[in-house]
Amino acid sequence: MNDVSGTVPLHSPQHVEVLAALRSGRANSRAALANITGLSPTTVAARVDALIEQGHVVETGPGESRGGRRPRHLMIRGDAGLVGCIDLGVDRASFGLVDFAGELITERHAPLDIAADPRAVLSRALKILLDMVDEAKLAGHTRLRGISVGVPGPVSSATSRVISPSRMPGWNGVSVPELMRREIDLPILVNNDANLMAAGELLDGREPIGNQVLVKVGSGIGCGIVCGGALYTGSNGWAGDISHVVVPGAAAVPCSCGRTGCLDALASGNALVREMQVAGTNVQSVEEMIALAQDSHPLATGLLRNAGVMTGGVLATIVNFFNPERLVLGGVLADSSVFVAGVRATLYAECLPMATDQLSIDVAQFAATGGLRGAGRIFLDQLFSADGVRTSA
Amino acid sequence: MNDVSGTVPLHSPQHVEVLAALRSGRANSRAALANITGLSPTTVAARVDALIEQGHVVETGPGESRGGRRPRHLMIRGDAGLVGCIDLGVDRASFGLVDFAGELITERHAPLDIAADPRAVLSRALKILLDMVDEAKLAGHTRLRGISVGVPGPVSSATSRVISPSRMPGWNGVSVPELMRREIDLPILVNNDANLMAAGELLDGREPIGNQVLVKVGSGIGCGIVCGGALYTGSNGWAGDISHVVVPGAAAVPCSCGRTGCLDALASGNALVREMQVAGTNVQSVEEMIALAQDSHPLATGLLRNAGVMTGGVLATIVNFFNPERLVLGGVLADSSVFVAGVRATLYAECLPMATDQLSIDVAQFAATGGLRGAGRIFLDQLFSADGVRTSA
DNA sequence: CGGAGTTAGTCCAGTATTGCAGGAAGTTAG
DNA sequence: CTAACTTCCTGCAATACTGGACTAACTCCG
Repeated sequence: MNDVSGTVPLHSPQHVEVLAALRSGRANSRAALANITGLSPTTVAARVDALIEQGHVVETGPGESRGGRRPRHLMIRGDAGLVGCIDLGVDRASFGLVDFAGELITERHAPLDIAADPRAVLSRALKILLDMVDEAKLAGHTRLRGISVGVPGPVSSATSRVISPSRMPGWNGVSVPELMRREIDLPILVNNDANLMAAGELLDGREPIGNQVLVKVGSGIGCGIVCGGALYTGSNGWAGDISHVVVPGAAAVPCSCGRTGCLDALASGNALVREMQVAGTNVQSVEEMIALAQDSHPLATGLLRNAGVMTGGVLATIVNFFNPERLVLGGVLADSSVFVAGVRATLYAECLPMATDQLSIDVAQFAATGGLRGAGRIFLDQLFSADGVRTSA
Repeated sequence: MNDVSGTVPLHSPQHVEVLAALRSGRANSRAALANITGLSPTTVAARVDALIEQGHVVETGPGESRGGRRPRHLMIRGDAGLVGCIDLGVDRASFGLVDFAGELITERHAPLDIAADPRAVLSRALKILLDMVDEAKLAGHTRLRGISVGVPGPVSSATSRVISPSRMPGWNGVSVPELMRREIDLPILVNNDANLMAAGELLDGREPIGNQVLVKVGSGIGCGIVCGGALYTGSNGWAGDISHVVVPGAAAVPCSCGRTGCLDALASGNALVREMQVAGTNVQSVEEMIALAQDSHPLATGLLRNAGVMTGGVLATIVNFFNPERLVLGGVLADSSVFVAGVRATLYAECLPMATDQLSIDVAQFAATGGLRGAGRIFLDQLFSADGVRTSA
């Protein structure tokens, strides 16, 4: 057939348009493509032929008739390559392989302490990922074309460097692409974990929704934004970083940022576990705590609800300001119904009815794989764009 | 020459591209147009010729040489029509005429109580506007092609109706276009006043900045958002409505929305004047109060500073969330340096350094005419777009 | 002042795109 | 089992767009 893109390849300027439409899932036949791109059927046919010729697209047999001739379904060729996805958490990491069609082929979860030396952490992560690739290859899959990494801290959109991350000691100024490329010659992308989760959870639907917010409450608190149907990362890359918003009227708990009363220091998973420990319980993780709350443990329930209320209080301002149509709660704490109820109650109490009556508040659907899916999606979005994957710096 | 667009006309699909580039001010010759549109010089030349033929564009003589042949400057024909702009405030209104080139030709300011019957208010506003048109016509200007109105309350983007406006008693559910079209047969646009001011202040620059926030603090508090270089109004039209965000730890002043401690009830011009009156002073307007503060009146100064601090506290969350590159303060209170200092101080104190060190915090440049300019701009943007001006219902 | 270098704009032949008129392959109704 | 209608896809001639060579107009420097 041929080789599908090397390191920084690009697709012919026009074909991107058709590819993007196909990838969006909103069109899967020549006719539908013509419809949503606005191009003429003739042009679409010509471009699709070229893409098939190049091996990017395949025809997958006839679809259902809608009262006339059956459409000949088209698909992105998934087996053209793999994207390695690494979602680094504070004390564990998730790994996945996404094929070129955007499907998550395999996943793996392993403990990994991010506080260790960045180089060692990335080295270890890369090894795990490459092991997965080896196994997948046995199953007939093709080459790894790039790696997309998520980290629990702010990432500069200009330099791809991690900046002032409160949960990643030793990582300030680190460039993940730079470090990883010392070990492997592939395009590498880094992003904040909440942004990846937003991409995975919110950009997935067939009919994409324009303005949405995803709040990830795990060890820390982060938030990813979708604006106008695309991931929004702000002017410098740290849009959505609400960790250090001061919570009105809360206790003056000291925060890693040097101030007191930050949302992260009060309502994050870490903060809650510490509170449980201070109170004398033997809780080691948020999961344990949520389990306790499900058994009506008074302290755990109270703390979780209160964390929901505090988070909801901050989100109220955001909902008023941003007027999204959908708010999604993700991360470990989203598994706690008490927490979710706290968020919902506070939002409905503190926002004007106007702002909430068209708003849907949901819980993330993909749980532990949302970040991986998002990592794959973002990489592929860039790969299948007019200028290909550029690993900055 | 010919007639430039009737009521709901559209320009030929392609020409919009060139027109938009010209209107943006970032290009004023064929060569520059080719540069920023990405079209070939040949195509641009052809389209410009067509536009000149149609009377939308004129050649305005040679420009400065940049080391080679001089460019032949191009301009949108301003005299092709006028847009009537009405910026309704709580107790006064501004009126302006903007020509098709986007220049504000005339302006007028008059007292007008918005609490009166909507129909009467609009009738009176229209009369003033038409008077201005008559005068302008004597000066050689052409026909009125539409009206763009700003109101101090939320406007639904779907229906163009004013919804739950706390400062506009009797206006809930009112459709300004509908009412005005009973008196005049022209396309009418309505928008929130802060959005218009944002359009006027932030979309004006030669080199447009992507993500900005304008906060208008006058009688009330509102905020307009520019995201990705375009005005952002959210999913329903009320993005930026921060009037009813609860201010942390402030007095429980009752608000028109039925709750207590809203930003609008504490830091708006109205709230401050009332505070001054409660304290026994004889202040009647924010302007008086600002004048007092400039003479170091302790209470006025203190209240203004505190209003700045409270506003800054809310904006801190927004800056963290939205990560804009620029924040602009407008409205009457932006004339008070104490207020501005309060906002600045609080932002720098409550945001992470990361979020503020690339942020510029400015004061609006157009003062009373920002809203009018924005009204004109938004109307023209729609008129010169692929689908023309649609006055929704 | 006159060539070298630059920038702006135009002419022209080749290519991409479109609109439209079919053809292909269905469904539905009688 | 036609006949009428839908929907999907493909020729073909007309049209729009492009890239590159060319002209025009100007600056700069020796």
